Amino acid sequence: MWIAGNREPEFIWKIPLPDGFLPGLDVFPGNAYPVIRKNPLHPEQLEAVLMRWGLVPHWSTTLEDIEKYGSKTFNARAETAQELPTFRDSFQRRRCLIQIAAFYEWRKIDKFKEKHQIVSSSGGPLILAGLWDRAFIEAEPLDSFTVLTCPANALLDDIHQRMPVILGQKAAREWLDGKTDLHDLLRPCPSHWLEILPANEQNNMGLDLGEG
DNA sequence: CCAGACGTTGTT
DNA sequence: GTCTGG
DNA sequence: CCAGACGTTGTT
DNA sequence: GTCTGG
Repeated sequence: MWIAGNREPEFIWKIPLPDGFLPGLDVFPGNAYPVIRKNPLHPEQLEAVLMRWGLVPHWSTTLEDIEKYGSKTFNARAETAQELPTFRDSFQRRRCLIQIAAFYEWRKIDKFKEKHQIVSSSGGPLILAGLWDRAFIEAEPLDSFTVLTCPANALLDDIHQRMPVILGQKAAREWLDGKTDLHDLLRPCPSHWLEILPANEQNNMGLDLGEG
């Protein structure tokens, strides 16, 4: 999976886009991308902060650690994230949201990759459930995030066995607040929320995302 | 005790 | 940081 | 898309 | 250059 970056003028709940974020670009693991979280010092405030995609666990201390851990943690399985050492603290205390324009999945047919772009059938953005963490790499703080995945819904199952956890606005707020049963939120979204478009070399690089 | 792992997706 | 395996 | 590997022996 | 992994 990779991501077509948000292209709305602001995030849900009128959260402003962070400085330095260029809307509409495709995003790959290792890239910086804004995530929506509670401000760690002022939890009543929501903010959008650029973070590295690929969660670098809090015990990491070196650049080598970033490679070692952060290159393998761009997704976290919703079924296991609460228990795994790499994600469990974040599941408990550092949940976040990732607002995107679309995501891409592909299926291999022989040696061809058939690429698909998945968008919201409403025409708006998609909100993904994520986790973030902070490591101190040579004493410098590094915030990074991962996208939770769940089994594919009926629409996407043809293409791919897994999909990101996609939340409605109410569920998105509940994910941040953590006052409800979080596992109830981490389900495949209804198929009718989504629409599958073909993607190819011409339109899989953000060029069809409303620039013209 | 110490050293090493700590993850996901897709498997033409 | 915490757990597992040797 | 971009970054990194691209290998073997020997066994911390 | 080409393949893999994120």
